[in-house]
Amino acid sequence: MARARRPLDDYRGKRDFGRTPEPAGGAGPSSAGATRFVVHRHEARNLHYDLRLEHEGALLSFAVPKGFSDRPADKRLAVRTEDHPLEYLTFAGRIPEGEYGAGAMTVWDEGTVRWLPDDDAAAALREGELKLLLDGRRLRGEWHLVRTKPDERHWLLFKSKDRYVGPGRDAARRVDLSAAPRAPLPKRVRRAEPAETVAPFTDPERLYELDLDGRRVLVETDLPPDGPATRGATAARIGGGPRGASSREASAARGASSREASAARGATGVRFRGLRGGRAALAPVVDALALLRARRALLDGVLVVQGPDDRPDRALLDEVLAGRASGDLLLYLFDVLHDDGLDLRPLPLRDRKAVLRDMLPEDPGPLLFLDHVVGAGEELARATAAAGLPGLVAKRADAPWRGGPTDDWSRVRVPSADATSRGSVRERLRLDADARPAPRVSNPDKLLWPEDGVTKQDLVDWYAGVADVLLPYLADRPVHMDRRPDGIHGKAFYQRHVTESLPDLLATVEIAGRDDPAPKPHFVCGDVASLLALANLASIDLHPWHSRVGSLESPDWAVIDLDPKGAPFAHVVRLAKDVGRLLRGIGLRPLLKTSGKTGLHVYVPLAEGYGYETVRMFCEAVARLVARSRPEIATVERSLAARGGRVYVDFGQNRRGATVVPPYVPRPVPGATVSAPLAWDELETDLTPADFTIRTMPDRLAERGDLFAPLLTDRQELEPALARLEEVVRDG
DNA sequence: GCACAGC
DNA sequence: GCTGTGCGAGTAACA
DNA sequence: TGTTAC
Ligand SMILES: [Mn+2]
Ligand SMILES: [Mn+2]
Repeated sequence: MARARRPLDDYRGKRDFGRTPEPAGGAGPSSAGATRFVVHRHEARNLHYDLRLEHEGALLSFAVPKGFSDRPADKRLAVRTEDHPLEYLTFAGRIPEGEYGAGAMTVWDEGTVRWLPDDDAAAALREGELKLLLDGRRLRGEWHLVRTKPDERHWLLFKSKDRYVGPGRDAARRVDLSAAPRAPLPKRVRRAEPAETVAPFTDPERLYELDLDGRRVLVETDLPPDGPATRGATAARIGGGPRGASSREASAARGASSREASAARGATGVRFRGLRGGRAALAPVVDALALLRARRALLDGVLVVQGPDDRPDRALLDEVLAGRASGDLLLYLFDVLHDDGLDLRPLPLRDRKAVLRDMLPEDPGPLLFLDHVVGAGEELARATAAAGLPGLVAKRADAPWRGGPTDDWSRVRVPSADATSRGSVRERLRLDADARPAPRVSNPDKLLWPEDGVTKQDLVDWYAGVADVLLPYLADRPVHMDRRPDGIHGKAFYQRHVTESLPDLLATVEIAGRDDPAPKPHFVCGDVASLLALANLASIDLHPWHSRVGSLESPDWAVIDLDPKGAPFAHVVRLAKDVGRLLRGIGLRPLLKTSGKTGLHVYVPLAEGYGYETVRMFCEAVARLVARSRPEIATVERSLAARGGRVYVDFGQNRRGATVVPPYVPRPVPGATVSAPLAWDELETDLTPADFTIRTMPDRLAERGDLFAPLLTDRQELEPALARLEEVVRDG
């Protein structure tokens, strides 16, 4: 997009400023000081991130659909979009439906940018290669944008190799640092201490850490922007070796200001506040710290040496630091107070620890993240005692950092164990904090039942909860979907065939139609994962066949559907009683459930081998018999007009490829009602199908169990019933 | 939900 | 990018 | 053959 003569014409042309809260842009604030950038998180039809760079009085904008990756190997598409006015630097708000870019726009990152190498943006744009040095709350270090040949608007965005490279592929997972004030790294802080020592206790608001026996240290770093050229630079230098040539070149390539800063840094850029000496022993720790994913950091931790029994040994530590003994130092880190110009002390501890975890290099060497257990204090205390470790520190997860003795921390004494129990320090530090393999739900907050506040996530949760009881009724059956991507009031579409774009974890079976002999793939839902995948497709209910793969021509049950379509439910109840009485009268044991909407379904589980035609004829006889005996409230007429307010006794679904919803599926009607199996003695006129909903069914299921279970076990012969049915027909 | 064409 | 659009079933009874 | 209902 070549810049127009009036650069914001494009921007203004797309927007109606009477409707959108976005700034029209006028006399933009003149650029003073550092060049700014902003990244908006834009929940438009498709979530994406908009990178906007201040340039010649406007914001040069790129949309990045897949967000930012810390790995240089991940190239992300960035599409050049129209320039935005400078006022957009601080814009956040909701663009109304119908406007350009409708959806929530939030500031995801902001900070300053320098265009490398010479801060010459115009030249870089001409060449189609931008190198940006970002100093934001989330995006740091050098990023690279390269224009693609095939499409001038398309660029590739990727991380340049520097200390900020990391394993993260997903921008969305980064910790939100918007609450951290910008401030210089504090010169002096009092170290935080537990105010009291207490017995083990359990508190879900606490993070429990091991209280390690070592030397508490506060680590301050002032590192160069690039990582060191090689690992082990400090160890080599202390050993008398020269500085690597490549490292010198990298240093020379940096700007003058960087060289000046480097003069002010200590030799290594790492200071251990309040720790004298031990330089040689600390060299591997310093080398590891040189790889931190931050230049300026203030970290809290404890230096430890493992004794012969693997437990921290304070006496040995002192000897090692004094150079009188050899041993490998470990630095356990448990807090971060400052991160590249951001004062993290106001943030909750759990966020600070997340930042710290993210800050450690991929190859941390002797640096360890002191992990925690959430809530389970007494349990961890027992494990700690068993490992022969001295105790725990319980810290309030929500507390900001406070120096000196603080009530936010409590030291927890654990009873000392006998010396025979042992355990390695590393082994005992198991992380449990956030391991949850949850399948991704797209649009989890989409209201599927808007009146009931039931979301797509709720639907998926419902299916996860009933999977055990529902899956047997789906096993091996082709299943159709009635998809409602826009909720129960939105446009629906029915889907029988697997198309290219659907999740490939779904099992399929090729089935030919009656006239169309070309087999088409149908869904088969055999496990929780595929059940949840169907729910994620906004398939509110499911529509399995009555027959299974391998015997597709042979239904496993007969079904009669009582459909009121406006008729009183009391009539449905009376007819269901009739159907039940008739079926029992000819020796069958029928099952009953609500349809989940306004009707009732009566099932008879069948022995193997009956064809659809036989079953349909049987149901037709039953339906006609019942309808004839109550002509004022029942009909077998298919035509809506001919029904005249009577209940439709539908036997026509006993057909290959036809479906009736199984028990335990929710229906796309207000109330989020569920198809609910009933005991026959529940069939009274005060029965209210609307009582069985996504919210009430779990309790009912727990109390009554699966009332439909006989469907799969109580399989019945039709011949005797057919014989007796003929008698009934003859005798009236 | 997604792919496509068009801007 | 962003928007708009189209696409996603099959059968059988009956007029 | 198109329409209607599931
Ligand atoms: Mn956008
Ligand atoms: Mn029905």
